[in-house]
Amino acid sequence: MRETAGMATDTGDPAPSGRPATSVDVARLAGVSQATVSYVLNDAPGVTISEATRARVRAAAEELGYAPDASARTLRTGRSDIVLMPLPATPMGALVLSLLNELVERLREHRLTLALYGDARSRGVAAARDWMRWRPAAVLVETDRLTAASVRRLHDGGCATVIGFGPAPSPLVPTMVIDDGAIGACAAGHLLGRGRRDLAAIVPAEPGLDAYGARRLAGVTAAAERAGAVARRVDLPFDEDAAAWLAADWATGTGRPDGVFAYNDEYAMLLVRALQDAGLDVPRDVAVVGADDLPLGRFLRPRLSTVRVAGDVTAAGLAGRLARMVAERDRDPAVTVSLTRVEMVPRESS
Amino acid sequence: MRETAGMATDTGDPAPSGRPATSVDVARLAGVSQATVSYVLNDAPGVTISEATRARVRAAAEELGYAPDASARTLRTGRSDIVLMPLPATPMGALVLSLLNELVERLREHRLTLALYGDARSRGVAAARDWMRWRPAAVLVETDRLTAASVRRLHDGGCATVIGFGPAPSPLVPTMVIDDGAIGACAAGHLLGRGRRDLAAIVPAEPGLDAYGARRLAGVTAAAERAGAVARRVDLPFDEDAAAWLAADWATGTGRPDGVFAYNDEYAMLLVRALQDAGLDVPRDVAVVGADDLPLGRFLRPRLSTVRVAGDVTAAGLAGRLARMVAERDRDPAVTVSLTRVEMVPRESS
DNA sequence: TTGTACGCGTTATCAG
DNA sequence: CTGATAACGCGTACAA
Repeated sequence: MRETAGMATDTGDPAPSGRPATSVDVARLAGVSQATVSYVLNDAPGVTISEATRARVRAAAEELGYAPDASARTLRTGRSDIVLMPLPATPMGALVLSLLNELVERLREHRLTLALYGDARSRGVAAARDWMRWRPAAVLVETDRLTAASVRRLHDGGCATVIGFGPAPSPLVPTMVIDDGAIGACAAGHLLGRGRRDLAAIVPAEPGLDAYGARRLAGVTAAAERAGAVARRVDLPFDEDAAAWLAADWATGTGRPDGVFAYNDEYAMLLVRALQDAGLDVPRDVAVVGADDLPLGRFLRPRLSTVRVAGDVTAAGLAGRLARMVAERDRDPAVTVSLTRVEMVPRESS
Repeated sequence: MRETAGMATDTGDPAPSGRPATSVDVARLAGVSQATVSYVLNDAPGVTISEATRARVRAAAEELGYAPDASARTLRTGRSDIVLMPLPATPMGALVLSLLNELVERLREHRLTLALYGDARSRGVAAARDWMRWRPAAVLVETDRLTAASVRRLHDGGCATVIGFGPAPSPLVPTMVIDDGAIGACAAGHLLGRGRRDLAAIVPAEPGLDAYGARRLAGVTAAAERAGAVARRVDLPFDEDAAAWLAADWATGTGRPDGVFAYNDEYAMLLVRALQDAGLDVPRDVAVVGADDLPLGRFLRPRLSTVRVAGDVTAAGLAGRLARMVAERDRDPAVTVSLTRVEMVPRESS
């Protein structure tokens, strides 16, 4: 039945006008000037217009299916309602991507449009001037792609808000901090609490991911040291052979850690499988903790312990915050939003 | 070390000018008229300009860090370089999301920008006029949100290309077909080939997903009928208790199918775990096939058989196709791009 | 209370 | 080959 919808009559306006209606068209139909149309539809402050006229204008706009041209408005006001998000250098992970779906919808409620910009490598002033071409209301970008000069340029150009995200607060702009160290520390704390003293942290051997892995490792190391335990770094590509090789090595028993933080749930699953194939018991011989709380981790044997991240950073909250910063022209670099509220989800694997 | 980058000197232009440079600024600096600037930078056909002048203009543009204002250009030309993608009603799945990362980057190579639009529910003419506010070069949207009137409106408004995606080709616009039936048929063919005669297909009980599930089921049913076998529908929410209940029922033995297509890998993992907990052996008692070829499926016991989908639809190919359609103003509704080249990946679970 | 006029930065036309 | 000049659609002082 939905199949025929394309052919069904449409409840929209009956005027199959050539090109989109302009405010002049509306004015003509309502019998007023174009300025009046603008005043009415924007609820302009400082002007008083009779209720009768307002009604006529609104009716005309409705009848013509008038929608103001975004570029004309932007050109005039010097500011669009676009939130520009230059793509991160490392492909967005499951966390960000899952947020994206709802974030876009919530931004819409604040009349903001998310534009994804595909220049994953450009940085600094050259990047900034490219971003400014759409006069975005806000730019949402990794902090390490910003320089003092580029931020100045964005602000001068009229971009109200620049928000960075990255592993640490930026001195330049408000930052959303993604604290990988805290994730590692959380996992390590759990393992140490269960009596494990000889820890290892997997660092993905994939380029791009290794930086995140290193920061998570640092969190593990710090926590271990505080507890008088040790932690070592283990580089591992996402590859069954490599995992098997590692597991075989550990199975010989001499240098085997008793607790592993596996970077994330996917690496954890790879590792657990390899360890079991090598004859080791999880968690008895080696306890394993992942991160990200993928739904799938619950179905493994043993069920996967994991670090859940970003529990309370809802898309709605993020969008609201962004909208408020845009409205208030907030650009205080001291503002920090922590994206990472970490929480241990203990299950059977540790 | 990257931490201090924000403070480092920037290799960009040395002019911290107030607001972004305009083509008039460039003209002044180069000692030519503004029109000449436009000609040079756009490589205008039909005009001949001395190489010396061209060089002066380019140098001036570079020096000022000039980047043409997107809204002014759009206002003037009536067409932006935006590819507008109104968010699908069902949150984008892993397949689409993973494509997004690279698609954006590839679109960029064709000077196209992807804008995500958060109006997951709006349809028809009202939606179309909203989309037209940015005068997009292309609109990429589910076919069932288009009507004949809305497509006309988009075309009239100057939007070169409207591309739909959905389960079946649209009579209105070029369509990217996502053929869920083929996925189900592929899985069923595999199961039947291994001698299973009593099939079941899981249909997710989640709203939104159930429609996809129903189409995959249809593929299973059709394949089963062709082979003289039977297939039944099993509705299942993504929930361990529900899965346990189902598994317990099947463990009693009377009404148990011998082959199951589990909708996708996630449902398959949920199901396999539940079946095993109920004392059934996979694949001996029940063979299970998933879909999507998640990397994680390889690590299960038994390793998960799955239907791999969209093998050859690369982001690069998609972006290129889109760019070409935009350039050629291609709007032939007969064009169909099949997003689903399905392929069985047999492993241990079937 | 409403209408007139100007300019935002671009592209494109047309005389010089 | 180049320099004025006119739109594009909208917002907003200012005049009526």
